[in-house]
Amino acid sequence: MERIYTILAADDDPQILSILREELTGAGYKVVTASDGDAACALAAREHPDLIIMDIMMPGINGLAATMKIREENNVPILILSAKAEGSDRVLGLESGADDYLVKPFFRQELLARVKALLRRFDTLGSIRESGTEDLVRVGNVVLDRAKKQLFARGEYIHLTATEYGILDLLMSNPGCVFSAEEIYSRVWNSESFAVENTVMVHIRRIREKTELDPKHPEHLKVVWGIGYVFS
Amino acid sequence: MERIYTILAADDDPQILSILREELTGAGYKVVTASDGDAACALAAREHPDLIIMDIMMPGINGLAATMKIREENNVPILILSAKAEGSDRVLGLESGADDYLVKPFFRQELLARVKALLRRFDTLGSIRESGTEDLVRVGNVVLDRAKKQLFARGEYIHLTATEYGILDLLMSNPGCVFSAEEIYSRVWNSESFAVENTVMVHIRRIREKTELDPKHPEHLKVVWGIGYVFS
DNA sequence: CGGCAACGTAACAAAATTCTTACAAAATAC
DNA sequence: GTATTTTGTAAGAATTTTGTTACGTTGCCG
Repeated sequence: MERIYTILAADDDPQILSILREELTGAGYKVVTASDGDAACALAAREHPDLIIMDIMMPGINGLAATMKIREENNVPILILSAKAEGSDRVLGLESGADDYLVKPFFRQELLARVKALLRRFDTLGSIRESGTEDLVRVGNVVLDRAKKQLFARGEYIHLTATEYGILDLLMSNPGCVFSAEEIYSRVWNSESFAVENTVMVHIRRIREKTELDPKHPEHLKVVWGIGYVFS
Repeated sequence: MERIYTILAADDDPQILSILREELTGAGYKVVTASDGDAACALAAREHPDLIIMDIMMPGINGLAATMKIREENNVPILILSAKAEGSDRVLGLESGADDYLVKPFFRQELLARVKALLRRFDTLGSIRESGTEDLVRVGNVVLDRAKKQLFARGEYIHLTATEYGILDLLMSNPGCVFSAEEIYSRVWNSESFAVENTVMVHIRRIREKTELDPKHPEHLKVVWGIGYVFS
């Protein structure tokens, strides 16, 4: 028989907390709960849970700060809950170091599936984080979701096309590394080609337009004169 | 010897209530009854029944609201009773979080079979709610009945063909996951094939026509450009 | 300060992908 | 065996994405 995992759920809304408790205990996990960030930190230190589910909007030390604090001293996987603001796809908190996220209101099956996936990954890996394995690639306040092929910058969802995603995946997977236009082309398009630098350039521009606050003076996706592009 | 299960039956019709009591006690269960939603909630909190059978059309707090309220604080399985309106196959309440349903008038055998199945699955010992095992797959206001291969959207019964059911089962069992047309084809048809994207597409469209309020701007069954389709 | 080369921008055309519709083939029911 | 339902195919429309061209801007070097 497998061992029983302990999950720490932190949310200031007792209703959400009870839903979480119900679903997770129903699925066979042991659940401990906290209703604010401080309590979550204290419980995390004491109970050594196998997984933490945390709302990012909580009174006192909010979930974002709590996530970062826990992360400093513990390698436990953290799943973030965030409310979907009216109309906009605003998702905060991915930059705090979470391993996965769920937008409220969420569905039972999705919650359980993510919990299961996180536990499996961190269990088999012996809680060692391997780069390249993770779903979320984080560089600064830009987060790439490999599973859904989605991007978040400054907490907001940003739509990417397939090519744009490919380029960003390459650059963000190797932050600080410079790639020439030719190299980007050959690795994203999987084919050699002549005189296509401009094609890559246009895509770089489009990515900057979407991810950078001021595309003219990019903060992350920079050019290295005569060499190529870096993401940092 | 197995322990004796307690079942809470709630219905405003005393005749139905007496039938339920008779059948269930006859089958060896302990039965407590309530004749409205409030009483059902109170009894559920006090008696901690192993199963709740609830009519969704009741005076006062109706069964739908009662179901949701009970669900918030208790993981007990809930079986919903609903009257089949004249002519239409309107079945409300599946979206409230029920685990199974029965349309009145029902047969004794069907009632007992469902009660037995639910109790077995939810028995605190081995039965843990595992996704993939359940009869009802619920994503938003869309509910798929795996046992009967039927679909309900916004409380209404919707007829699905076999292929449509197969595709929806795949997508709804993995909400939030993107499946390419090829993958959908290979997993639903169980065979590889070339140039059949269009076939999948046509089925997707037909499903959307049936499940979505506005098929042109789908709410659940969305496309991810260049990648595939998701249900969320 | 020019000149030159590398990079950035905008608009537009081309291509790829998805959607829609209609109809024929196949399966199923009567 | 016929009628009905379901499934698959094809063609074109609509949409999104991608590539190209032309021109503007920036930084480097004398």
